[in-house]
Amino acid sequence: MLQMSRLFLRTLRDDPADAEVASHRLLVRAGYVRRVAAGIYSWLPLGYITLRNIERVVREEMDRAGFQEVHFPALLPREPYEATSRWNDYGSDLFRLQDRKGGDYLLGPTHEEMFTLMVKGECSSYRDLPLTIYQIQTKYRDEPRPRSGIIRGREFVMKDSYSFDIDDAGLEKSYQDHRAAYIKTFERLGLKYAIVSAMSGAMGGSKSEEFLAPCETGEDTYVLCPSCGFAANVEAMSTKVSGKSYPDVPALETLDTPNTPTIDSLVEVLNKNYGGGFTAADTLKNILLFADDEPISVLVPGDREVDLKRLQANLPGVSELRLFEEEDFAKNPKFVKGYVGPQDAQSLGLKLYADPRVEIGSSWVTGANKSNTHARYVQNGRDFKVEKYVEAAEVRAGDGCPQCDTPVVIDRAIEIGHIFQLGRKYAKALDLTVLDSDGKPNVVTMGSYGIGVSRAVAAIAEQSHDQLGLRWPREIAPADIHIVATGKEDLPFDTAFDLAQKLEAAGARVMLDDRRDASPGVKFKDAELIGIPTIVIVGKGLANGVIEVRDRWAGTSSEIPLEGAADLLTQLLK
RNA sequence: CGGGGCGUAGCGUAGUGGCUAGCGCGCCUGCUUUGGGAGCAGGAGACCGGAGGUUCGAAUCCUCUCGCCCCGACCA
Repeated sequence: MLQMSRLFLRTLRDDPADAEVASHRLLVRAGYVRRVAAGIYSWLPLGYITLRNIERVVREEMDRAGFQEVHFPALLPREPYEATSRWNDYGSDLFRLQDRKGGDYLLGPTHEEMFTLMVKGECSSYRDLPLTIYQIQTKYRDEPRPRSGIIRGREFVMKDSYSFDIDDAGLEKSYQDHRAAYIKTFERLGLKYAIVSAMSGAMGGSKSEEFLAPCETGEDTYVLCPSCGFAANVEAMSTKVSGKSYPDVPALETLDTPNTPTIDSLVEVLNKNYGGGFTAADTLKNILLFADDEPISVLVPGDREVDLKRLQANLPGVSELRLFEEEDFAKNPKFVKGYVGPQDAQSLGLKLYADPRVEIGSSWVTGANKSNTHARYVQNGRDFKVEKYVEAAEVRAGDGCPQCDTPVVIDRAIEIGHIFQLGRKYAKALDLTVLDSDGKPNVVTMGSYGIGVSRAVAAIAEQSHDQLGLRWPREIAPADIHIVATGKEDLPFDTAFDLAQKLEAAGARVMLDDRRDASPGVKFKDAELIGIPTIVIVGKGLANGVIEVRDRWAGTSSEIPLEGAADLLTQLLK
């Protein structure tokens, strides 16, 4: 029984000044967490109970699926990460430290290497596979910008699993098993979620899906097709190419377009001097960037912005993408800022990429690589040659679904899980092989599966709070029932305590507000802020032999007889 | 790393060169109060993020520095 007269808890009346998003504000106000440093939080009793509840659900579903729990150190030596070159590739996100002898160590940001090495040490035959093992671990990443409280921290709790299979079919099955276990897990956690196609990103690998919890403060953007159910992270969204054809485009013509360095100014001058009817979509935007120091040009229709995240995700092997800045143009006068066109890409030494949309629409107005000059009737394939089509333009609500062309909707979400087929990258790097039935060594193929456990606390808080405070799904809440005793006599307190004991005997988890010095208003406010789903008030109703039961979710209130209340309330929990 | 904002008591804040740094919440003591963040009285609690400087005098001006929040870059 959690007795508030003794509970290590202080709730705050005001929002903390450094918290913006709801989960951060409320978790701090309700006394679940406290900030220690940027992106680093301590868990107080209520918060820690909640965190462990989520861990418990995750653990139960992993175990039920037949996966086995292990536990690695968070403090790890450099060597394994050297072998996969992640000691360097992970860059400054990696917390590195030295021991007294000067040896290099790191705080684990993720544990592929350790899992792979452990299996290597224990398994040598195909008969040992398939195998899936997991851990719930504190992970460390020195985020360039921790944000949104618990949502993106530098220290966080993550469940990570790895599957080991002999072949692709086995991997696919392990992957599907995990996917099914995740669905059960997130259902139990009471999270609304979407499963979307994703890019596998820095981890490497192929097939990849994300579990996203939709909410306004999410950092991920995804598209959803209301018709066929297609869902994808915007980075993984492919463009449905459609558009009219341009059979007879006149020869390229150069136009005087004074003072038109931007699309808007260009369209205005075109419509004034060269007949009406031009829109931004008729123009071709040339964005110059450095892809790992190599200058490239990316073409998108003039009415679209370039989405650097999408572009980067779709340029595998490019680790840094940087827009041209003033000084880059100054250093390279052959590139005329505001008037770049794709016609001379080759002679300018530019690698030419284009959004798929550029493939069809093909009578463009674009820069003529000369100040105050543009060209029209510029045709793809005739006047310029694209090296590679790559998803580059921003995705918009209403864009065609790649599967069925229905206009898609766009939403924001928090990534709470990610599953992907890693393949043999780590097994190869660390030489994880098992003997197959022919007695020949076979490189093992792996899958990798993560759930942000501490992040899930915040995601649930984001999705299920109201004006008054938090509002937990019962399985996650720090207690099933929050009993508030009011009044100044002993009777309500004794009665409430008695009820709490009966409920506990029946298996319920109870929080009892038995504070004598707090006024009823304070207790009600605290109960609402803390967010336990059922609030029971033992007070003035006692005169009539009743207590009040409030449903934090429905916002409803009803009176029930004290007599038999424990049984009735226990029924509620079923 | 670029842009913006902010560091004053546990929390939220006022204070743009002048006296003892003010207020609300919270905390302590006493009395009253107990169904919506109670009232009265008394009290404790701040090296004004740090260092250096300007000045007769600095929370306040200048320089540097550390930290925090937001947007972007980046990232699960």
